[in-house]
Amino acid sequence: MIELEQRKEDCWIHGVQRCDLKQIFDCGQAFRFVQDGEGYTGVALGRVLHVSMQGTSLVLADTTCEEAQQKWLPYFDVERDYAAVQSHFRDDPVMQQAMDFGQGIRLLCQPAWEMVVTFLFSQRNNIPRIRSLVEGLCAVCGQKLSYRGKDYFDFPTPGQVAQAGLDALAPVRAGYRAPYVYDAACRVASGEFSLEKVAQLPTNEARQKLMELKGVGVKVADCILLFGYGRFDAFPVDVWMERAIRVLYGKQDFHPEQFGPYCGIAQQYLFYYARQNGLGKAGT
DNA sequence: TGGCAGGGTCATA
DNA sequence: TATGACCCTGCC
Repeated sequence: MIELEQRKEDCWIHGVQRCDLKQIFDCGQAFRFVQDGEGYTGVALGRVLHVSMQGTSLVLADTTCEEAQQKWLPYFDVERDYAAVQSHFRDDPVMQQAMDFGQGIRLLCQPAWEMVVTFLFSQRNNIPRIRSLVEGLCAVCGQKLSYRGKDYFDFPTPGQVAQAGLDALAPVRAGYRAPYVYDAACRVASGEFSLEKVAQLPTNEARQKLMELKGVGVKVADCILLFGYGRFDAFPVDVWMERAIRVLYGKQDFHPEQFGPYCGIAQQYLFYYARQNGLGKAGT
């Protein structure tokens, strides 16, 4: 049972099972949180947030319970019973192992626009560079935020990116991805492309719609659907997943549908397990 | 110092 | 359906 308690400036969310912040922020779904003392600090939903776990309590620093209720319960997917989700995959021995390894993974509910940009940046890049591109973009056109004496930058709106102009993105060093991001920003800002309407579509149609954006292919679209729209039936397959599937299942008889409506969450367990254990790299 | 791969996608054939 | 090119960085 989830309970919220205000302790001085902080909101304590009690009774959060299967919640490991390291796993959550290292499993490749979010790129703006960094370890900071006992917890993590990052920019999300328009503010700087310090978050930590105390036992089974999720502690949000400098946050009212009202704000937590409104914004952060959905963001951390707090009210979903992950034990119940995991029980869907129990009969698969490979998944069993991957789930044991990444018990504390939860899928964050992040803004669709932020996911569009983040996963456009992700193509042919490693995680440190994805982080640096996201931070670079925020520094160029995001609003400055201050917290505990340090400066941070909010994730820019489509309008802010569009207004900044393509040339202004040069310092981000995003290479051929910069025009993709700029084009998406212009189309969303002008209303020509509606990210809200995508939310109304069934997953297959939503995927096709997202792929109308330049630079968005199947993999990036699936990441946007999974992380930005909470479509747990989206199953992004990148080179790591290909390797993991090859090593763990043998390529032939693998179908994401076998995991049912939560296959996207299954994908996160497999992905994290494969990455952390270097599965599929030469010699493994 | 040069070569290559890194959470893909697009344009060609 | 299959290749190469694309921007940029960090590693060997």
